[in-house]
Amino acid sequence: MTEKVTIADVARLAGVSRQTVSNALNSPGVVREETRQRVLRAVEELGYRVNQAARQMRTGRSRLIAIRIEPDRDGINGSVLDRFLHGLTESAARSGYRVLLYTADDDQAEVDTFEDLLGAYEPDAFVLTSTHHGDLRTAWLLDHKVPFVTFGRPWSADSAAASHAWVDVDGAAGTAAATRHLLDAGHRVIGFLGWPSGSGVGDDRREGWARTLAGAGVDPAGLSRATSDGVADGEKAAHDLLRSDLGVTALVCASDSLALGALHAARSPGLAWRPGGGTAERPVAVIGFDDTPVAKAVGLTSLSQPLGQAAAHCVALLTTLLDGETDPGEPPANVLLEPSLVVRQSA
Amino acid sequence: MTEKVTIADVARLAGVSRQTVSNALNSPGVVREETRQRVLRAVEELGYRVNQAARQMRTGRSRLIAIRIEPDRDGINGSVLDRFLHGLTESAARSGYRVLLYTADDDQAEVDTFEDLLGAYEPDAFVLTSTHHGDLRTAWLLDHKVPFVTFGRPWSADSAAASHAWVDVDGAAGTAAATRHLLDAGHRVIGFLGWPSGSGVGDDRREGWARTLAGAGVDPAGLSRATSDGVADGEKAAHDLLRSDLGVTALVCASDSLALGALHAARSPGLAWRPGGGTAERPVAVIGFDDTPVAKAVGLTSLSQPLGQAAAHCVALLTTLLDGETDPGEPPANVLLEPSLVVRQSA
DNA sequence: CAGTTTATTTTGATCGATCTAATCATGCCT
DNA sequence: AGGCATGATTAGATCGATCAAAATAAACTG
Repeated sequence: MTEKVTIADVARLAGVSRQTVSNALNSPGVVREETRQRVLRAVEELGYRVNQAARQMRTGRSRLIAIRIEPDRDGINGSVLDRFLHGLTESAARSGYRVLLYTADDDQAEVDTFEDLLGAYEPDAFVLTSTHHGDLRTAWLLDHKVPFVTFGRPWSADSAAASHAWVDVDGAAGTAAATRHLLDAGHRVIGFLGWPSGSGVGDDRREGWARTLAGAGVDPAGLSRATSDGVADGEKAAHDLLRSDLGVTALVCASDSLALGALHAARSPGLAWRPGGGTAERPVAVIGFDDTPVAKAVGLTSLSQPLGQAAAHCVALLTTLLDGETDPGEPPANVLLEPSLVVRQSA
Repeated sequence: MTEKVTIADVARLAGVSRQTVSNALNSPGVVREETRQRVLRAVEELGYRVNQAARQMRTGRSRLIAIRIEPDRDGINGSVLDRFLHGLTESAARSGYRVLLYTADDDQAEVDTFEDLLGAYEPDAFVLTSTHHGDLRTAWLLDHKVPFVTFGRPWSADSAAASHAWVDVDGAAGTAAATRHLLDAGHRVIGFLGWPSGSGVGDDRREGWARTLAGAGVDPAGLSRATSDGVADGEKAAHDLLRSDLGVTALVCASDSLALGALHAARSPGLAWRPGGGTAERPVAVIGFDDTPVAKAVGLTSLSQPLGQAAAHCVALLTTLLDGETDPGEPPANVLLEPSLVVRQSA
């Protein structure tokens, strides 16, 4: 262990009182320039670093941001959170915060963990992911006036909707871009593979596709299939859609898992199509969502979320919440980012 | 925010002194049973939770474990750390610890971060991943007597080799199992795709394959290719190996990235083989390493690391280091776990 | 130049827990 | 009954920082 250096040691070396050292570091304006320099030199020489625990006791601020790390359920989409976490850790560090992890199996367990953590480590704020309808967590945090940001919009019609800060990626804009890309490539009958309606994220992604397709004069009705997330599910749904005689030549999918299933289906015999009734077979085009490692590995065109940016915005919102003078009347800020299409072989 | 409940509040309600409350919670043996009950009831009623910052000031223990979250370089293998992290967070919580994240671009930056963190948040221990030859980090931590465990063996010949606790997965045992699996399936000429020698992990994995193949009477010489990690690299190396007239019918790979490349190569025309000179073509068998989501998605047989277990062992080693009475003469403990083969379509 | 204002620095208390050492009971033995 | 070890509880100091307020120095005003 490094021998402890306290503010008193610095004060002694600089020939000033503890408080002056504290001021030199935290309220530079109040200390005479020459003294400040002397203190900083002493800090440098001794390698002094302010002890968080002691500071926290007095100020009530831990400079910790807590976030839940989820077990990557599906596996394929797991790395999304991972990349977000990395960005969050980096952005937080830049603002003088550190990231504390916790796990929880469901909303209720997470709320219990809130209580635990707030009692013990007193994180200054939480970042929530995977927001959903009727989220217990946001309600609890609002209720207890704990600062937080969600990565994901509040998907509820109720009053809580606009009552907290959030950052999200515009799924509809993403699928709209994907659909436009396919239209530009000459496709007309473009299908959609998604999840049963009710999930905010899924509905949003379907909406972007439907809107764009309709805008191009193609009726999206009947061209969409809903299933649970998974490669096998995607394959089945894709088969079903491609076998119908609707003439689907391309698929936009709500996730890379579904897209991967769709790719498998598209490769199975008899499901390719002949442009203009010609002889050359062209495989069905597929576009996924999230640009996971799997997409990169198999050459799947996919929509990439700007996770680093999203994380940076989360930290920015939090710091204004925490450090800034927040007018309690002011509506909470939010940020909506656009995903970008990464074009590969599949479309 | 929840209104703060301090030990003094509990003491007042229970009609005892602060110290007795502290004793009831931390040294139950020293308090009369009836008093202990009364205190616990008061704790329950008020929802008291010990404040870490205050405790840390007195005891010098933060109950924090720090670990670096890496930018998932390759993408495919990134999720390994993610799953490990989840396990670590869960195991740590069970032992009353929390996980603190940090990032660093290289060894030197990480050492700087050690200093930062130790001065500010005073984590009780570090968990290091991606250990390598001549690791600056372990040397520094040993030098400063900071408790730590590495996930990954110390890959050095020097004296530091046996001087710290570690947990690792036995790569050689994994590739040996994979090779045995292929031998059992009738393969004889089994190739290996790995990285240039010098990386401990890579050499270890190659060794398991070579040993097992030799044990079955097949000379491994010439059957191995080394390249950097990546799908394209793997494909090229696999092509090279399969085109040679050595009669390779199966490949063991050091990573899923390489294996995925090998799969692509194996599917290209003219590279299949005819068992017993028969007419039916059989694709070249491929086995990867790490059982990443990609492997699952494409049906790649792969070696799965018991990451949850590894994390649990890391925490166990740390707690004995931290809480237990460690005899300084005692050599540090270590754990070597076996990966398991997840059989899918590719082999 | 006395009287105030303003700038700079210092003293003492405090955050909430635990450590050390002292105090108060109790039981046991001779 | 006095002496003493053991058990249970408590008072006071302390960890390292910041806050609030007091003290001192420097600058300004009429």
